[in-house]
Amino acid sequence: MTTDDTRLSARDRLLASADQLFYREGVHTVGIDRIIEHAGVAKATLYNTFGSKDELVRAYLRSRHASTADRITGALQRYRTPRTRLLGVFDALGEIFADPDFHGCAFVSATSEAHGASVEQAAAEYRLWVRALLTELAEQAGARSPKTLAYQLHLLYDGASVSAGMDLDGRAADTARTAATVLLDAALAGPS
Amino acid sequence: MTTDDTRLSARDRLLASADQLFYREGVHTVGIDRIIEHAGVAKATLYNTFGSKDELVRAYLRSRHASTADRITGALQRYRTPRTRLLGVFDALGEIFADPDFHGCAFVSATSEAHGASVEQAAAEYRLWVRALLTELAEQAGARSPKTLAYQLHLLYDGASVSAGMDLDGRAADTARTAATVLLDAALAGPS
DNA sequence: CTATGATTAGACCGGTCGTTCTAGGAGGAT
DNA sequence: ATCCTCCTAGAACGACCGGTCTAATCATAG
Repeated sequence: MTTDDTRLSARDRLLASADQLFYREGVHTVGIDRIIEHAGVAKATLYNTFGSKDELVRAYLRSRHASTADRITGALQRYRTPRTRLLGVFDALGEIFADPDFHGCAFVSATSEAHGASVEQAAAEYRLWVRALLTELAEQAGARSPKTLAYQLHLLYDGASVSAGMDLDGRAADTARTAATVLLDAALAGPS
Repeated sequence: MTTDDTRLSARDRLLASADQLFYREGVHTVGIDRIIEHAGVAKATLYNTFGSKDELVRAYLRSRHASTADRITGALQRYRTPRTRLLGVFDALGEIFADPDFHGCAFVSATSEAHGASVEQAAAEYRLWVRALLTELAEQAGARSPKTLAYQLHLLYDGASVSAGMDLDGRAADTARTAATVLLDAALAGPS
């Protein structure tokens, strides 16, 4: 089960192990020794590469941000209209939630566990990316107030992530998509 | 700053200290020593009273559940109509978020930090309570599908909690309430 | 061949963790 | 006054933490 793939550099193996273990068990619970054992790498190499555990956590969160963004933007390319692209965000969420290893947003978890500036900054950057994506899609879909709709959809986005991680109910993304449709339609209609 | 109030029993002082420290800094970060120092109580007393840290965490989460439920149901009594009561949940959330010490849902945080059956059970009970409350209010408000609306509002409830804890934006509860109004109205109208 | 720099395994450090244990003090009931 | 119960302070335990250090190994460039 270790990440012994020698084709990958030590840095990549460490990052892959950190990604798996930190997300699965938490950045606070998983110690340095677990990671180097899983990566098949010496402890000195970790410290030569990343300098500290905190920096490894930063790198882990940056990697999560990048892979999540890729996954979502990649999924959105299947859709041709602004409306389906906006709602497609929640279809992409559904695919992410379907992963049996999914158990909540990595940034929410990391913020709960580790109270440090680096984690908070990485989480803020991720959340700004989500908000910017939703705002852009809301604009293209013709929402009267794109920022307001984006904020509302961001609530559904986070809520679905929490529910998918904590409840024994696989319908979180579907329910969020249904609600998002209602909110979008309301944001398109003229002011009451 | 310690909870030396001798009018309270040792158990209550421990619980009050656990409530403050666990929520403020996390159940994993705060150690036994910090709690007994804050409560002004001997270590043996803690173990005679609760048996283990895990049991203290359970008691802390049960206490959180009870106080949050009291706070919300108490606030709801101000409202006279089913509609305002349902939307009043988000007004109550706004009051909770306004507490400068608020930084996210205690059950989400605890689940992220400690992976144990006791924490998961306490979180599940809390989430079932929220869902039941929203379902009941949705029924009374006349929603066509109370369970569906309750699920949607639960997403907003969790999303608002995440946003209020992580974003530098005090409008989470207001935005959730606005979205909830749209979803409620859509759930009242006849099928399109 | 040799020298350099990266990587290895693993001992080691000081500190913290949850938990147990010892030893004794305070106060009420008999 | 004696007992019993609850409480106190704090030492001690074994385990684990992040981080440093030593020393040996290996690949490659000169």
